[in-house]
Amino acid sequence: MGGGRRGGPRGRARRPPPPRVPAPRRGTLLGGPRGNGPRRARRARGRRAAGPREAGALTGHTLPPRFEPKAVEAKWQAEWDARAAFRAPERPDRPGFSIVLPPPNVTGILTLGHMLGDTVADVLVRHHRMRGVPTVWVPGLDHAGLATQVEVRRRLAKQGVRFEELSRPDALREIERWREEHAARIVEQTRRGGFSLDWDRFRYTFDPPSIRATREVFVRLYRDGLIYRGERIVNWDPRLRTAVSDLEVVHTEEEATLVFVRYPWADGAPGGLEVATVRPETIFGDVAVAVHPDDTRYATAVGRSVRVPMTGRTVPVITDSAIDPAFGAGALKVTPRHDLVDFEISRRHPELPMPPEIFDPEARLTGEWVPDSFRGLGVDKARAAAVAELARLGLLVRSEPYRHSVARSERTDAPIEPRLSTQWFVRMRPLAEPVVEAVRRGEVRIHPERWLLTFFRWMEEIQDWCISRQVLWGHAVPVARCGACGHDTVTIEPPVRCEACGSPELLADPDVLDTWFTSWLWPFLALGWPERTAALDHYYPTSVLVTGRDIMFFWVARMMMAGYRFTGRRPFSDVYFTGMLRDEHGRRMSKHLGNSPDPIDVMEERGADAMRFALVFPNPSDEDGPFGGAALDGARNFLTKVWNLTRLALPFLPPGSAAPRAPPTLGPESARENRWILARYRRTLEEVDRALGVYAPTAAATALHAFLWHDVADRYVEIAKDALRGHRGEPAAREARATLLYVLERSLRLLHPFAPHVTEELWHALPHDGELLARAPWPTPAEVVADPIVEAEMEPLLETIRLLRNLRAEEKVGAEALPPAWVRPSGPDVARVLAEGRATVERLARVSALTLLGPGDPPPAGASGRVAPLGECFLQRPHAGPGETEALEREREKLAKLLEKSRGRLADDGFRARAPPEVVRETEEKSADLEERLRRIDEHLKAGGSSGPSA
RNA sequence: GGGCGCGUAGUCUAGUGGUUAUGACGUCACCCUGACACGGUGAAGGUCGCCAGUUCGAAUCUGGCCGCGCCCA
Repeated sequence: MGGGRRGGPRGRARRPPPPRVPAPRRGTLLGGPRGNGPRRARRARGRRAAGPREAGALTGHTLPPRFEPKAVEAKWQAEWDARAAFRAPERPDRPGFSIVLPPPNVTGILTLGHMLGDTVADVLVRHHRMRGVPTVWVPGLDHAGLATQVEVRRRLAKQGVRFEELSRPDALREIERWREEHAARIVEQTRRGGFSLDWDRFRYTFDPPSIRATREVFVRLYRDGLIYRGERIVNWDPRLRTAVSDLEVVHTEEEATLVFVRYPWADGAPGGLEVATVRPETIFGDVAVAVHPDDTRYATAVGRSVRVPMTGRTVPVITDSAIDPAFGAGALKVTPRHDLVDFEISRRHPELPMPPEIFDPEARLTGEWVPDSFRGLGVDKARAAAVAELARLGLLVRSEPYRHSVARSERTDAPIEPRLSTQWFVRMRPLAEPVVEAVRRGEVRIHPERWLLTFFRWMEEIQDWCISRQVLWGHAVPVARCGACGHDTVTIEPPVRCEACGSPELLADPDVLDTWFTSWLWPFLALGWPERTAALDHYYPTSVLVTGRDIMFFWVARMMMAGYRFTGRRPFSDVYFTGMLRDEHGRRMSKHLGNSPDPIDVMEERGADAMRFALVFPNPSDEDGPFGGAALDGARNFLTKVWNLTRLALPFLPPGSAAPRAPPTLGPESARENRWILARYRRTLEEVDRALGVYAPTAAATALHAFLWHDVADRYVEIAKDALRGHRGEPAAREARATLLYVLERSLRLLHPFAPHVTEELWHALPHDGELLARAPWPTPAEVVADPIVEAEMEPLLETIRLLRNLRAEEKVGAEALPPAWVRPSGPDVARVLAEGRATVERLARVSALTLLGPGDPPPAGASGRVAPLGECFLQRPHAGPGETEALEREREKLAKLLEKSRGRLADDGFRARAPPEVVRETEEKSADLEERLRRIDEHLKAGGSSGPSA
C-alpha cells in the first residue's frame, strides 16, 4: 500500500513563547476582519519569529510568506508605465479593440461605483490585449460645468463668500483651482486601481479640440434645423439661477397641503368657484380658471368671470379637456408662466393674456401683478402669507394634507420652479429614430438585455433637450446676436460681422452649454474627431461602453445619437451596464450621498487587486448589490490562497527550470490526477473565454475562483503532494511538477485581467517567457486535450475520500488514528479506479489500509458504513457497540422520497406514453438504483449501525 | 397613477421544462497538518413568495395575488 502518511505525530519543534506584541492595527473602514483577535495575530507573528522555511530554496526564487499588496502594486504599476505596456499601436494592421473611459467629472472624487465600471472594462481590455488584439483604452475627464459650479459655490459659502458676488475672472479662478485639485485626485485614484489605460491619450472635455468640436456640432445642428431658440417652460433651479434639463430633475413624494380657495364671482353674486391648489402663492399669476368641458357641475359657470383672490383682477372661467374633474373640486387655476400644464392650456386659449413674471430668477415674488406686501417673499414665506391672507379675506375654504410628487434639482436639491424662459433646444426625435432602429437591428447590443425595454420606452417618449445654462463655466453658445438687425450669426470661428447685415455690432450669447452637449461626442471626440486621425480610422467605432445604468439616458442614448449623426456610424457595438453598489445599510452608493468610501482607502487597506476582485465576485457586476467588508475579505483570502499556492510550488521547481511552453505530455499511464487537473484547466479556460465573450465577468471570476481554490489547491495539490515531494519516484515527481507548473503559470494568465498586480508578481517568481504578464499571450484551449472520461473517473475517488472522512467525524475517530477501511464498489469501473487510487485514498482519508470487497464478501465487523452511488464504504469504529446511524437514517429518508417520486412517475401511463424514451429509461434505472441502495442501508441499520454481526 | 424588473437556506447568488437545486458568506463540530488559521476537514441549513393553469413532468412557461426595487409622470 505504500505512500501512507509518514511519521505519525509531527515532530514539531517547541516554539519559544509568543512574544508579547500588540495586535496589529486593523483598519475599521469597512468593518475590519471579524474574529481576528489578538490571539491569532500573536500566533502569526510568533511563527514568523520562529523562522519560516525558505520557500524558494531550490530555485532561488523566493516569495515572502504573506502577500503585501502595497509594495507589489506600486512596483508593477511603475513597471507597466516604464515599459509603455498599455500603449496602443498607432496604426494596427488588424481590427482593434477600443474602449473610451466614461470621463468622470471633476465635481468630486471617484466612488467605488467608478471602480466597478473600470474593473469590468479593464478585464475586457486586458483579455483582448493578451489575445493579441490591438487594444486601446482612452482615459479622460469631464468638466461638468454646472455641477462643478455648485461645488465651488458651496465651498465658498462655507467661507462666507457669495459666488454670485465674485467678478467673472475671480469666479473662473476659483473653478480652475477646484478642477486642478480634483483632477489630480481622480487620476491618482484611477492609477492606483491598476487599470490598463493608455494615459498618453488622456483627453479633457474642455481642452481646445473639444471646444472646437463642440462649436462645430452646434453649428451643424443649427444649420440642419435641429437646434432652435425658443420660449418654453423649463425646469428652473432658483438656487443656481439656471435652466436644467429634464434629466437633472428628480421627483420625490412629499407631504404638502392642498388648499381649497374660493374665487368669488366677478358680478358680485354670492358664492364662487372653489379651486384646489398646493401653490396658493402663484394665485397672483392666474389668468383663468379652467374646468372640464363635460363637467355638468360647472356648465353654467363657463363664460362667467371670477375675481382672483388678493388681487383686483377678474379672469374668465374656461374649459379644457386636460382638467381632471376628480381632482379637488374639479376647477383648476391657470398660471401659464409658472406651470407646464397651465402653459399648454394657455396656448390652446390664445385669448388669454401672457402675464408678467411673478417670480424673479431666485423664486421671490416680484412684478406688477404682485401686491407690495408680498414682493420679495420666497416661495415658502409667500405660501404661508397667502394662506393667512386668504383666511383673513374669508376665501380659504379648507386645507387638507396632501402627498404629491415634488420636482427637485438633482444638483442643489432646490425645488424646481417651472419658468417660462428663452433657451436653446435640440430637437431629439430626428436624432433618436436612427438609434432606435439600429438597436432594434442589433447593431448596438445592450447587456444585460433586460434594459432594452427601459431604453426603448425613453427613446420613444423623448423630449427636446434644453442645452443652454445660465452658469459661468462651460462651452459658450457659439452665437453672436447682431445689435443692428437682431440676426443670429452661428459659426465655428467667432464672427466679426453680422452675416445678414454686415454690422460689427455683435453681442455673444451669454449662455453656456450643458456639459453633456460635449460629453455625448465622447466616443469619437476622445479619438480626435473632427480631425481625421489615425486613432479614429483604426479604433472607431469603439467596441464596448461600460458604465452605470444611471446615465443610460443622460449619456449612453445621447452618445448613440451623436455617433450616428456626426460619424454616420455606431459609436460602439456593445453597451455594458454595471449594477449600482449599495452600502452596508442597503443604500445606493453615490457621490451625492457621500456614502462610498474613497477607493484609495480601500486599496490601502486591502489592496487594489482585492478591491477589483471583490467588485466582480461573488455578486454579479451587472446587478445592484451590497459591497463591503465581506466581499473584500473573500477576495483578499482568495488572492492569498493563490499566493500560497505559488509559494508551495516554488521548492519543487529545479534550478533553471524552463518556462512551460506546452503542457506536459501525458498518456494513459500517467497519474490520473495530472490528467484530471489538465482537463479541469481546459474546461476553466473555455468557461472564462465564453463568459468574457458574452460580457459576464462574474461568471469568469467564479470559474477561476472555483478552479484555483477547489480543484487545484484542495484536490489536486493534496493528491499530488506525495509525487511532488518525490515519494513516488523521480518520473512521477517530474510529471507532477511539470503539471503543477504548467497549470499554475497558465492560471495566472487567466486571472491576470482580474488581479493584475499579484499575478504579475507571482508570474515573475515562476519560470516564464517574456517581460510582462500584462503582455503575455492568452492561453488557447487547444493546447490541452479535453478529457471528460478522466473527469468522471475522479468522482468515485474524491467521493470515497469524502465518505471516509465523514465517517471519521461521525464516529469521532481521533486525529492520529489510522483505522482500516473497506469499499464495495458498485461496478468494475469504480473498482478499477479505486484499486489504482488506493494509496491516494489511504493518505487523504487517513486510513491504514483500504480493502476492496467483492459482491459476495461479508461486510466487515465493527465497522460503520455509508451507501453512495459509488458503492458501500466502511470504516473501522474506534469503539465497540453500535455506531452512529443518524446520517444513515437521514439518507434513507431522502432516498425513500426520491424512490416514491420515481415510482409514481413510472406508474403513470401518460409519462410512459409521452416522455422521451431515454427519460423513461433513466427513470427506470434511477428507480432500480435507489431500491438497491435502500436495501443496503436497511441492512446496515438492521445491524445496528455496525455493518454486520459476523466477520 | 403608468411602465419595467426582481422574489431560490440567516445573507447574497447559479440555475430558462426532465440527475438528489449551484456556489460564496455566515453557523456548528473537529483540527495551528512541511503553502496558506486571510487556513484544512466534515456537517447542519431550502414547502425555489402565494394561488391557479399549461404539460406525462414546472424553480424554470402562462395568468392572478402579495412583497420589494427601479424608471417615468
